[in-house]
Amino acid sequence: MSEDDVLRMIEQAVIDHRLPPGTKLKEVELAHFFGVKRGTIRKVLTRLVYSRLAVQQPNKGVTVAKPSVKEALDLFSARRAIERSILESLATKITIKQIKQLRKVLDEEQCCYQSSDSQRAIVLSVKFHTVLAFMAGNEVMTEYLKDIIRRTPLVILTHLGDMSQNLCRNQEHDAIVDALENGDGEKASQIMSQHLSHIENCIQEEPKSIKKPNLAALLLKVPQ
Amino acid sequence: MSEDDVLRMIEQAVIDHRLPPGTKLKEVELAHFFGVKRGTIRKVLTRLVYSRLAVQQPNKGVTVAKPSVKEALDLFSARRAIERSILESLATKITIKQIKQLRKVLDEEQCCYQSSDSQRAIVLSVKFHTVLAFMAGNEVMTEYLKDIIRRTPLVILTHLGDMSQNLCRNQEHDAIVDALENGDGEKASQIMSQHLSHIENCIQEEPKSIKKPNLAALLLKVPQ
DNA sequence: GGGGTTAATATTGTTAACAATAATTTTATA
DNA sequence: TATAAAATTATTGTTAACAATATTAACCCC
Repeated sequence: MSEDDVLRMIEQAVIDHRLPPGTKLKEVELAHFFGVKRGTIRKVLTRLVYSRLAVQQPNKGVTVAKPSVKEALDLFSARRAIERSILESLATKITIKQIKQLRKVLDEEQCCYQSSDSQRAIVLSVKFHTVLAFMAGNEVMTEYLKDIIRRTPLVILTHLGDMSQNLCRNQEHDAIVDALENGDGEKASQIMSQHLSHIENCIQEEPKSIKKPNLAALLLKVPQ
Repeated sequence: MSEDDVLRMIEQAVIDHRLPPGTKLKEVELAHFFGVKRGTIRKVLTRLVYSRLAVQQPNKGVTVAKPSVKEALDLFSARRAIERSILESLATKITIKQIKQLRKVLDEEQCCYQSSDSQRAIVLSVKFHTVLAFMAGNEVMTEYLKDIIRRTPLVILTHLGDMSQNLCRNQEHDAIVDALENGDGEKASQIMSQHLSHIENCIQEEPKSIKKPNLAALLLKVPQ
């Protein structure tokens, strides 16, 4: 199992809250679990810390991050700024072919909702946003957006009860594509903004209670 | 000499083009130079790669990044999006005290220009932008802006001849503060946008010629 | 001398042992 | 029994030796 594989697995476990905020990530334990050397785990942990999914305290190891409410709000605000810019840029140059591509993603997403495959619906919902960024063509902003999206589930789950509220509303995605088709970047970004607000407004002050950390939970691929 | 010290020194050397793009950063050489273990250098290099100031090729080591023209343009575009959001947010809540703080920074900057201390003028110019971000209070965006600012000198110097063109124009900084004082975030961000354009428009297609890399150049603290 | 092969060197990557620190348990004593 | 000191264990941090790979130099043959 490669370093990247291990990173992805731990990352996903953090994102899914199978490894709740505050959980200590012990090097030898993880190394045994994944069947890799401790050095590999160390590199992975460094990367996790860099992406703010984990926090490091000198001589005390790294733990899963416990993002504050403020961080959650800052993240949404930054995301709004970036997606606005992406949409305004994209509206001036989007092609018919690209519009069709976007609609295809949305159709798939819609199918997942109807067949109650919410796991995959989330993936496709994220895909919609990243495809928009990719089409806009700004790699710096795309990286920032990916970074934000990576951090969002953790902040959401820390201050929200239920992941289901986190689902993007399909009809808003549709409306964004419509606005883009009309070359109206302003309107698209306005819809995006309220789209994000729907999630943001649900953020509550007090963090959820933390379950007992359990490394073996990593084995469970499905959140619950 | 600590890991952070080493990072800062190499970072500054990269930013100043004393270590030109493409320069190979050899681990043992650097370790000897700074009088630290190779492990320390390795960590530093990892961090440099994270921040995109350097590039890593498996089994071939890390070299100073050679940013493309596109990356330069993307960086400016992202910066515009972030600073716009910062200014719009700040305009609604900036206090008189903060206005005064900003004016103080600008006065100092002005002094440096008049006494031809361009080294320090650049520092203060950067400070103006980061103070704005800090005042706006969004830590995520502040981090992104710092990241962009860190990368900008490298992309600029790679595609521009002279650092002197990179200096922010003081009167534009003044105008931004004026707009903020009037609560006009829209205008402030508009000035900021053209402010950034002055630099951006100077970016040229062909990269500058690369001088022969010279590690001892690290010793020189003054760029030239 | 040029092209290509092999050997020598230099450089990066990995590992396991050791050191340093923190967390836990045990023990001693009031 | 409660508290604090001491000893034990667990965990992170560092290092130097080794392995793997890439780069350079030497060599040979045509």
